[in-house]
Amino acid sequence: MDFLNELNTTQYEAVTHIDGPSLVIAGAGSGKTRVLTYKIAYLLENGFSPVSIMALTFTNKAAREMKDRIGKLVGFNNTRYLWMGTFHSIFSRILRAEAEHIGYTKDFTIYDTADSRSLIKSIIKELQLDEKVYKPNNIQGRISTAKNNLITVEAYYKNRDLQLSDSNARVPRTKEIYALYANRCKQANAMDFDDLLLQTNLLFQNYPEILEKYQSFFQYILVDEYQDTNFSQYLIVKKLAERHNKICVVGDDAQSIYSFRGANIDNILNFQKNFQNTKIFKLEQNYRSTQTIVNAANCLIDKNSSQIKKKVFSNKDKGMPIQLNSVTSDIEEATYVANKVKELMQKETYDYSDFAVLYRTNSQSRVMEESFRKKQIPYQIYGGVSFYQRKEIKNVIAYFRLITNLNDDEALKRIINYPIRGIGNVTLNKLIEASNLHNVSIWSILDDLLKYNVNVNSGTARKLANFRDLIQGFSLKVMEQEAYDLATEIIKTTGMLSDSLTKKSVEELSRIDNIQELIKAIHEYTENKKQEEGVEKVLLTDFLSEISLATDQDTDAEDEKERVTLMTIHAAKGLEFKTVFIVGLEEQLFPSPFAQTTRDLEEERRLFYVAVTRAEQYCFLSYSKSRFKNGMVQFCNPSRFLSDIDKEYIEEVEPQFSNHFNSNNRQWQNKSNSNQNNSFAIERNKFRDRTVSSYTSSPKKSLKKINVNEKQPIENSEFPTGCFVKHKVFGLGKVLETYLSDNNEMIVIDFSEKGKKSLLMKFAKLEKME
DNA sequence: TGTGGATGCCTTTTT
DNA sequence: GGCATCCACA
Repeated sequence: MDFLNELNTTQYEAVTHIDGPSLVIAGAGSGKTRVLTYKIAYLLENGFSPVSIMALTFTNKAAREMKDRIGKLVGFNNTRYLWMGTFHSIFSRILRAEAEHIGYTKDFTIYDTADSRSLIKSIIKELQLDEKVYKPNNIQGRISTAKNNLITVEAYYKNRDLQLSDSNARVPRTKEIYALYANRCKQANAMDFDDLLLQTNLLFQNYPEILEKYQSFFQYILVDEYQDTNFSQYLIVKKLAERHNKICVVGDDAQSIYSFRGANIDNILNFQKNFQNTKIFKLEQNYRSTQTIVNAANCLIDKNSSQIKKKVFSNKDKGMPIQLNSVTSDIEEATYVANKVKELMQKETYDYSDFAVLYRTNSQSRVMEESFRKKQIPYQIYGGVSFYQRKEIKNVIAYFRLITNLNDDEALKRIINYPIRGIGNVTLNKLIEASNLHNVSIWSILDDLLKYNVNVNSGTARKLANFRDLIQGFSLKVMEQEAYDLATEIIKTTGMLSDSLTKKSVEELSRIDNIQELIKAIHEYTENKKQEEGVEKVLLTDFLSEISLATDQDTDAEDEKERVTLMTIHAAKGLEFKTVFIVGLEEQLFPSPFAQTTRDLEEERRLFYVAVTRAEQYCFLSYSKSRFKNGMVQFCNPSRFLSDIDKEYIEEVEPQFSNHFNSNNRQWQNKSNSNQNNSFAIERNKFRDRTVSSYTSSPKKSLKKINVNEKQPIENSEFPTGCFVKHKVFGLGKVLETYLSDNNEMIVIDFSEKGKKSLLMKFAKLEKME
């Protein structure tokens, strides 16, 4: 076990303590993942069989990376059968195996946040409540919080505090919505994300013999990022570990920043109380940052009252002081960041990928983007809509879901009129009403309109029957046919691709690409599974259960190109960069105006702590005196957090800009941007709703790739470059380019009034001006 | 049944 | 400022 030599004393002790419960407090940059992976390797070498080890993470990516690292230590044959994955994926596996006990079938659907919101919305409508009072998002949050605290519908009805809180919030009928919601999910054979944990708890609660089975099965349990667990997760872990009492949790209370999703910092603060004979290990040596950065972060976090005290230290150089810049506007802030990047690129042997700009809210990325573009600095923005959240992808997947589980109402609602087949809202509402009335799924109604007395005209009845037959046809094949073949057939038969083809924009073209990427993903998944698990046939249901818990967090990071990273602080957790800019350190922004209570404010402070500790060598802070927010210029004060850091670590920098930006100036500035930089407008739109957008649009392996490179110029075009044309809507314009893309003739025109547009030639209806 | 203009709202988002 | 949502209309 040579690998143990690579650990420092505390790390070593934490790794080799495998008897009772242990809590590893891992300060930022202290080698947390190393401890976890080495510990699992150590367990394997000490006779624990892979199947008896359960290791829980929060992201698929974390699980995969860890598995990979362990494989490198002890061989990949050993890691294959580890129970390593996210809470949700591991327990959905168990729930599928035990589905019959809780009134589900093993093919249950997983509703994502959008599905469950849509269901809640229709229930609010059904109960004839005002959506402005019963805001779906808010109700969804209340239900989710209840579930995460293991409050079932019955418990909710009995809980006075909750009902009082609902009354105070003027939503007293939340419990009814919850009740209906739970019924409908069950009826649809569907679970939302919270259910995966809640149902696991109920399963263990109601079936002691099943709990015992898993208790004896899992001999060692490990949990990563323990500070982010919620009550439901804590209870599952607690129950499972009861028998062997061998559990190791790793986390950092100072980096607990997900309470808005139910994470409860008390889990880590009280671990010692909750698990008898816990041994605590504190990893306090930071291997990432300079002393200045570590010390500054320390005095920041010291201002929080709920925390586990620790003394994080660094043996690196003292390093540069943290620079604090005050600027007059957000535009100036963005300019300063871009200039600084340029400057450091010259001074140091840095790559663009050594820089990160971190902000509190996604909307702050805009000005940064513009300034980076102007200065020709390659950048990459993380955030936005992920691949599997995109409309066209969700629609295709809805077909898969529906044919696997005909009772999946949310999937049915999504595709009953996609592609358009003349079944509109009126008809759909009739179906929904009938399904509510008879307490059966929408599919059941659709399947027997007469029985349920649904009143539609004969034309509509015909359309509905066609849809039913289409779906039924697929559904008969779903357990027989290969995933790839069936998926291809579905896309072809339904005409989803050709639907997109008739529209014109570049965005539509990217939809086609995305669907093709999905098909490719199914293919790859199939091949992998066949190779690795030796199965003969891979079904759509297999693919479905794989991706319903997938986010494309996974596919992002592979792309560590030469670019500056722009992301929210939340997204930056776990990452590190040589130089970090933390921008927008202003009241009403950071801390967020939504943070009211002390508890909230402490979490915002931890968020700042996370941001600062991402930096290895340089950390730049900035705040602006004015900022464009919610459509207007607002004046701001420096963040209270700035005074939490001792002056000795901070160097305040005089403003470097002599010209003052006022709101008039800004308007001029914006206008000139939009004209001069119009060449980027199209590029930008294309990438707008992608998870990663970038200036250098080089191809990516990931699913999110949009085909921009296969352009062939057209010779002898009817509208040669440089000629002037007239468009019905956009007016007069000058042709910049004509090219072939996927056999579509495209034309790029600069319309002086409406900017630059890419159009499909066959729809553009252009008039040539002489 | 599909659309366009008015309206109202904004955080963070591992599953 | 910009996006989703909704109602009024074609």
